[in-house]
Amino acid sequence: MTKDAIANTNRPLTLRDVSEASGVSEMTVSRVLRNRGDVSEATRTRVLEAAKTLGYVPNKIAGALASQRVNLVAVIIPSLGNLVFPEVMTGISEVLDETELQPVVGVTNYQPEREEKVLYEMLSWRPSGVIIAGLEHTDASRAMLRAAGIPIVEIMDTDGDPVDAVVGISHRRAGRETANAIVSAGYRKIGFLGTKMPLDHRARKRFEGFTEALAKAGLEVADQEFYEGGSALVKGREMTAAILGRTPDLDFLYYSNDMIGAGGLLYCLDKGIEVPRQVGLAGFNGLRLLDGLPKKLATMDACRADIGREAARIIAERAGQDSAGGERVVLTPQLQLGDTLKR
Amino acid sequence: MTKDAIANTNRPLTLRDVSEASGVSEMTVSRVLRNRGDVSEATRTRVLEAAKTLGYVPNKIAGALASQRVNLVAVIIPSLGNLVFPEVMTGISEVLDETELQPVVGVTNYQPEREEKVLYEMLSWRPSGVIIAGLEHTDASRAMLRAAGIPIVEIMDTDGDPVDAVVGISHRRAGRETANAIVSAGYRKIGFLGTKMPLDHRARKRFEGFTEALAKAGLEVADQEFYEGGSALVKGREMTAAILGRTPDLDFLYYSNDMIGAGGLLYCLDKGIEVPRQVGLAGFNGLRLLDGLPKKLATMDACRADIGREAARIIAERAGQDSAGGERVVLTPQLQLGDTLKR
DNA sequence: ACCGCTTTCGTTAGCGGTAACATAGCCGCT
DNA sequence: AGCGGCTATGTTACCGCTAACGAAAGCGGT
Repeated sequence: MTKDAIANTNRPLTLRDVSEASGVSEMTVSRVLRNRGDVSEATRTRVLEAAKTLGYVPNKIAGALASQRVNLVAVIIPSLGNLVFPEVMTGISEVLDETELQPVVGVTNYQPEREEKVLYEMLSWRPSGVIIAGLEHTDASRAMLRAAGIPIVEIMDTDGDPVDAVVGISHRRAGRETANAIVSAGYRKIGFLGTKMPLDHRARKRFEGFTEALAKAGLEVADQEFYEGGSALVKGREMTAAILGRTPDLDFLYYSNDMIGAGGLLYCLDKGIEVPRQVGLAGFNGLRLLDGLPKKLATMDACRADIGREAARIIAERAGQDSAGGERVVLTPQLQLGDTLKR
Repeated sequence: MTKDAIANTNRPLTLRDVSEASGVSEMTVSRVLRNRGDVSEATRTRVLEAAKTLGYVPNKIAGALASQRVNLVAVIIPSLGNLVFPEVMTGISEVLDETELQPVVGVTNYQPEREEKVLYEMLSWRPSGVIIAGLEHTDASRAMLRAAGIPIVEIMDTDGDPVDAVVGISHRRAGRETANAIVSAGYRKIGFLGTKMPLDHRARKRFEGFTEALAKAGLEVADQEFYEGGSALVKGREMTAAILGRTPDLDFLYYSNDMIGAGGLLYCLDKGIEVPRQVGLAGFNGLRLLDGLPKKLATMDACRADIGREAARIIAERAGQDSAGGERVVLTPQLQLGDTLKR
């Protein structure tokens, strides 16, 4: 290691430093570092070596400003604690890893105002695209998305009016299909347990589809229970205890997600309630976690990784060229009966 | 809505557009938008209104380049699926929300080369600080961290040699304390179950501390079982079945994380194995998930949110001014005996 | 020797902001 | 009136990099 290389001040390195160290112009260094344009093999290696010994890290801020290109994709999701979204992220990364693009995550905590702020922050970095969960946004958010002039993919949900492209499943349909399966299995007195829904639009839509399908069968939700915050597994137990305490003759419990469903299942097993004979159970999401439980909870796969992959694919295809837009990908989740729904 | 505002081409807006729309210089607009310098109330409102109706979103790329300041903090973690890291993120966000700084997440999937690449990418955006999980990095990564000239906080683990600041717990000590508790509860034939550890350094250190403490008590690990990939809950069941099949007289099982521990617990309960009399169980992490299980698994809280908060605090305090550095925060996790370790 | 072509490099002019300094207007004070 | 000292705004010069163009060098063919 030459002492010269270390003798620098603490000032961050620039292209100029590398250019001086290797005796070529900044432009040539830039070309080498980006593998663009013709550079002779000799200078290429010389430059690369200089960059390496100096420990040069390019400044993408300057690069992005000059080239008007940013290889970032903003991904805006409600939460990381949900397990669902990390899986979506996995799908996104899987596809983007094959490209120049990189995902950057923003978390909204299910708050529209936070979503607006996060979106604003992210757009101010001029990403190449936006993947954002849900179809419900503030007016300001929608305006920003529309004005951004980049591909936008709204994910998870297809029941509504997208700004641009959309990838997801119909949660109304998911609710309906679950209800139909429950009814045709012979259950009649059905309870619903879920999050307080003012801001969880997808849970709300599933509930709407669910009640709608029940209504068609001449039934309605016999009792319901809502929660917010806390460990979902515990809440599932507590709510199940509460609803069965209040309405003991329920013969089915539909949970708005697998985690509380798992809590409910564990509760029932604890109490010696026969599942699915005495009480049937179903959740939503298709979490792999469920595979480890004593009985397999009926659920519906939300196609999380697929959604991520499709969304990323759309962004990647549109990045750069301004093609049509408005893609619409509707995935159809399959109900998995598991061991908690009579056949 | 004036038609003028819409008549623009699709070209993204710049300060100049706002400045023309409001009849002041770009500089004044910049001042208004950043709340910096004196601007009369009259022009301020005029500018803000113009910016709003145009739908102007500042270009942070240009801003950052000009001001040499970037309000981003790179957070580099192995995985989002682990539940542990989202909680760390929560702690980080909690603190950074009070500041100008914003976390940006990079995921390494426990691969050193990926860590190196992710780090390089993130540093090329010239963040104000780096929070990175673990103390083990490639030489190149360490060099980059050292050369970056920004505060670096290595988190989760304190058993090793940090580049700069460090916040975490001693996993060796965690392993030792768990072992001591197990031994003094009277268990003698102890099995270990965990991830394949070549890259999970913290699990390895816990294991080392564990065996070390057992050795002091004249014991050694009687059998062990390792896994990788897949749903941890299922793996926990499978491994437990395997290890108990092979070595039926084990009286304690130490799991390297709560998720496989939970799987093991469910397996034992299924099989009618008396916990903690016949077999004792312990995990690691203090996941809230455990609260919902039939019995509470013995575990040790990894202080995840606290680690995030402390790390963010250090970055926030050092951002800008170049103070000393080298902070060292060692948190001490408490063993929680739960219902799966005799008292 | 001259031409045209290719390969390899350098020069110039920004990208969209902001720091730092300059300037204009206004106030009160002597 | 003239001056210093505000406050509110404008000017200039970059930040570090890249697009676009330009130019030098090498080469074969006539």
